Amino acid sequence: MYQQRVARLAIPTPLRKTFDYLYRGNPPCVGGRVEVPFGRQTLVATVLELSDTTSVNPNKLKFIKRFIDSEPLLPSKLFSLIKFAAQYYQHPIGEAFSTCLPTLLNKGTPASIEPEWQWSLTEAGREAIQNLRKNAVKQQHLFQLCLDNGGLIHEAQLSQHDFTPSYLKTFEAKGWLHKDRADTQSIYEPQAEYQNPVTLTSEQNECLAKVSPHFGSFKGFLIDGVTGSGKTEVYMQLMQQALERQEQVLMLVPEIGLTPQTVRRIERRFNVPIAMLHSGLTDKQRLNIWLKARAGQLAIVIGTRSALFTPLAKPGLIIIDEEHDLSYKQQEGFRYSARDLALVRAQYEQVPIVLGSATPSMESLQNVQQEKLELLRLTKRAGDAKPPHIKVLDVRQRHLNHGLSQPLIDNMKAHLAQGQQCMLFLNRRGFAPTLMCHECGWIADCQRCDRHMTYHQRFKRLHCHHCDKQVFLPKRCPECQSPQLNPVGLGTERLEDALTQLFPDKTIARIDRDSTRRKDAMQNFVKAIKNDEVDILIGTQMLAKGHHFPKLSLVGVIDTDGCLFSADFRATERTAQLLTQVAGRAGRSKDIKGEVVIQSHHPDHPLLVNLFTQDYQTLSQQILSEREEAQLPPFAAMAIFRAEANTLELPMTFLNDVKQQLSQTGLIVYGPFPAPMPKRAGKMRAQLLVQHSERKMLQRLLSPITPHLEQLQTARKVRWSIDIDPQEVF
DNA sequence: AGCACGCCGACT
DNA sequence: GTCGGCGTGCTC
Repeated sequence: MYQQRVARLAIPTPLRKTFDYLYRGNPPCVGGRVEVPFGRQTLVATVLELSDTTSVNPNKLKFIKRFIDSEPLLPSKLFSLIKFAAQYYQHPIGEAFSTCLPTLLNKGTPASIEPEWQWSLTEAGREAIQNLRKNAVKQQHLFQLCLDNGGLIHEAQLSQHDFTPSYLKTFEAKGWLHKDRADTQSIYEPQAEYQNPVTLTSEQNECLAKVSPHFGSFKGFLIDGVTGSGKTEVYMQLMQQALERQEQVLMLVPEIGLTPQTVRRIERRFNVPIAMLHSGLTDKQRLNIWLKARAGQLAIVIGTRSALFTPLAKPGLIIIDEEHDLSYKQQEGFRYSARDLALVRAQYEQVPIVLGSATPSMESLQNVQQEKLELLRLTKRAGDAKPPHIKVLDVRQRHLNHGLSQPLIDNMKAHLAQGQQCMLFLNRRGFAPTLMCHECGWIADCQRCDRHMTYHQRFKRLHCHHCDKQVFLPKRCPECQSPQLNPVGLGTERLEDALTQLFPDKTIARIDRDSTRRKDAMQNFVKAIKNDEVDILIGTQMLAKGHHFPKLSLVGVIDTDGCLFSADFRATERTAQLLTQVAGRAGRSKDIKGEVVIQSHHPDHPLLVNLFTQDYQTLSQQILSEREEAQLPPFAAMAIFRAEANTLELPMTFLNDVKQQLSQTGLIVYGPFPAPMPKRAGKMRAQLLVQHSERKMLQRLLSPITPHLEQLQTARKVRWSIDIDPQEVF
């Protein structure tokens, strides 16, 4: 130990430790950023603490180059949350900070709000562009863009269309364009329709009565509300209360693109500054939202997983919608669960937190059992809508027309004849899951993964859904040169073709990741469905949640059998959630009785039987007690060490070394095993499973070990990571 | 992760 | 003779 005044820093590097630096004169601000020399590069780091002692020989210490912030970047509770998260998830602290901060702050940009600009067409401009020269293509493009955009162009749009602000100067000078600040319009949406007063159901009122007394202190709630029971209305009422207390609301949603309706409703309801953090924002917009939220200039912030780390000057309420959703867990790098950390944040901030779902996760239900969350139920559909009638259709020995049984087709005809819409759920995009040679049995496999390639007829390609590799369709079998290559199995494209044949006079919309790739495509589909321009919808799980289509009265699940037999212990929970969510799409209006038909070759499978003779609630209690009996999460804490390299041997030896390190700890260790799909994107993968009956102990026993692992010789030859509370275990 | 150093092979 | 391949080692 050396006596030396140092600043202890979090440096964005995968090393699981902090770094001490010297400074001249006044110390840097704790929680602020500094610029430091690190190896041969210069990096932006965060000051974690100041210290009078260091374990590093002072002649090895370097000086901080520059102080960036003169005050802490993060409110202290958020600062603590990130430190806690780095520890809990055993992730390098520097990387944890850099994943929690907006990109520009990691680059050292000052933490001050920069105006964003927009250019609007003037009267003179509108006249002038009538007479643009025909060969002035770039100008025509620019002004067309303005016109399409309601007469203005935002700074953020310039670069994506290859314009620069200096290019626009010419037209400013001519008086065609007028430049002014854009942020007021882009973030502060004016109130469009105020829907109050709303009549609430008695259940909704009870919910409010339970939560309201807890404003200003920590308390966790789980709203278990069936589809259509009005969870969003409860959220909005609670938001209203937080806003009346002059406090900010943070709301997390699974994927903004998939829940635009919820978000739009909230925007319309409140006449306050709202920000939505979505993937389409520029770095600058993101930073501005972050800074405004920190300054208390935003009342409501809505976003996906990473929005959890938005600083708030005066937080009042946290809402996690669809809390069971997988996307709250980051699946690479800093593998945090935004839902779990949100509970910690609410505790730190002393605010109430509301988790909501129609199909709550086992983790949250166990928290209810342990009284860490209070359960609130919404069992009745709002507006008198009846729950759909669900039946499992035995398709064994039935002729299937491209996956469709005759009873399902007849059922569709009946609903369509009444002017209703049908939805077919098939969780497999593309035309067919694979392509096979009719003569020699060759199958189109991915070279880099242990999987078949999916045949996409529309793109005339084979596509690996695991590593994204795409190849043109072979004309002949590479093994025997036969031209007879046949698609095998059923995907959404093929289903669409089959339905076009079966229902030639009906409009069909296929909604999957391929058909919604273009910007606004999803929104256009939703609009068309609501305007009754679509009769039959084909969808993957994208269509499972959130959407409310009043004229949709029949949901057909084409093929569940794949979901019923998976090795992952969470498969039952996942399938139950997915089927319940899908079923919830049917019959959300009061006049039409919804119907759900599930085709299965295993109609006696206990999951199907239980799910539809009882309901999700009963089934989830069964799953929970099975987990308890088997001592599986959430009744045990789990961690997975994953490693990958070019050969399977390297990850296996590394994980064996890890196992050795863990041997005296009392942790239960399984493996190492090759991953369930060992080869992916050309890498061979293996994993080691670690378990303990108590979360706290798992963390306590693991954290002294992990910093040593990166010193291991074998660690240097693999890419490895720790996944605490893994969601996909297999 | 970067980044540099270092020691072998195929180019002008 | 040099450009560059990626194995190895280090970062206060």
